[in-house]
Amino acid sequence: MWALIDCNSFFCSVEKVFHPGLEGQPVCVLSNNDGCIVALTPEAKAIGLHRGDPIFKVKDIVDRYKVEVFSTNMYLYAAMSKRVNSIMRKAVMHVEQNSIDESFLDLKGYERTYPLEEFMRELAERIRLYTDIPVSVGVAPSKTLAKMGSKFAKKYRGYRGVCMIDTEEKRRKALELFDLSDVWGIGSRTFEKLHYLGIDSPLQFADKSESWVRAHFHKPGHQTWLELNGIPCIDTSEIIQNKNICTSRSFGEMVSDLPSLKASIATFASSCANKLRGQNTGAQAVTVFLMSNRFREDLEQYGNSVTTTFVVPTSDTLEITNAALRILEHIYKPGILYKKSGVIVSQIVSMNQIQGDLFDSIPNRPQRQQLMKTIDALNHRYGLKTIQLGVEGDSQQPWKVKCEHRSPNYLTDLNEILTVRC
DNA sequence: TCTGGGGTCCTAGGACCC
DNA sequence: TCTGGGGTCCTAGGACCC
Repeated sequence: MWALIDCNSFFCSVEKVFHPGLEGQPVCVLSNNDGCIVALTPEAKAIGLHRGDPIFKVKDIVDRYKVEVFSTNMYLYAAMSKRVNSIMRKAVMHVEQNSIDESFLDLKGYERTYPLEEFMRELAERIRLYTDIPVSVGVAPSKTLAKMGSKFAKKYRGYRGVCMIDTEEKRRKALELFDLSDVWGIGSRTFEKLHYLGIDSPLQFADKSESWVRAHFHKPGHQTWLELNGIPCIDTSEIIQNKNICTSRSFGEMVSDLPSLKASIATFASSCANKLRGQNTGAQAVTVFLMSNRFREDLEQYGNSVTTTFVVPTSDTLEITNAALRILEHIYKPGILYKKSGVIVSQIVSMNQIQGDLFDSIPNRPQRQQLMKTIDALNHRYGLKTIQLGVEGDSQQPWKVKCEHRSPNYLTDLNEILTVRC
């Protein structure tokens, strides 16, 4: 059996931990640039807000109901996610983190020691006690069914946080009641296709014959069908390291001048290099892209991206940034108002297995690696961006993201730790 | 005025090889 | 009349996830 532990309205729940007065209040967390709603509490849903709403379009609701609005603070959420996961790892040997707010737990063998439902209920209570984050748990023979269970557990209080789908009767009942478009693996396109084929519930889909499924769908559809029938086939365990790392942002203000764009690209490129070094890997390719504002039909539209490769895989900030800036100069078109740019590093390999090259353009690699280590150590000790490239510019750049309601980094920065007055 | 960021997997088809 | 057979690698784009 698999368990799926999902943190309820995770970003909002984290904010509520540090603002306890918000219990029972409508709360929203916004995307970068304070653009769209990305997380919201049930209270906020109840007054008509939705995930994905641009905040300026729902301003009247926010004002009328005094909705508490936060800018996104990924450092804070990642730190809390780590804490929640460490509690799970102490309880169960095999935990696969699926995203920042949910993890799969392999419960194979545990049923001999504990009744699984009680076991998971105790774990959920422990997570709540230690972190104050509420979770919903689904337990089932496949991951897709476990996810379904966690949604039932979230929706109906009667489950007391844990919904277990462990008999054929429960499975059929769950499939009958569950919303087809909410099934893991069924997105909007597959939902439309299924509807066209006369399928409107997960149960109808699961009851189709395998040959029918094979005839109408490829591998992903077939996998979902197996999972819904309680046959586990989705393996997420072998994803050890990312294949690509992307750093990109929409700008706070549109920019058209090359120096500002250079500052943005240099910032994103050095962030990618940092992430590479953090996992002891190097990239063999870097991509830079630029985009104008797709929502402004009155303006000239332009977008472009170019990839270049390195002879030797690298995580060197200077090398990656230089390559990225050369691409930028190549694809930059004057007179365009740009809204977004980004850097992607790909073809990532472990730094322990680097193949050297006779014609390497950087002759002093060991020294350069030492330089990066020193910079990383200084930035770790004295704070992010203590040492950075001059071309990255200062914090007053026009393209920097807007975040007017950001919570302090309570969990990761001693200068911003929570103050309690007694 | 204003509209997110970061990923994965799969498949078809092109280009190429002998 | 008649136009092989068996591969690999790469990339773009679709679909999906949170």
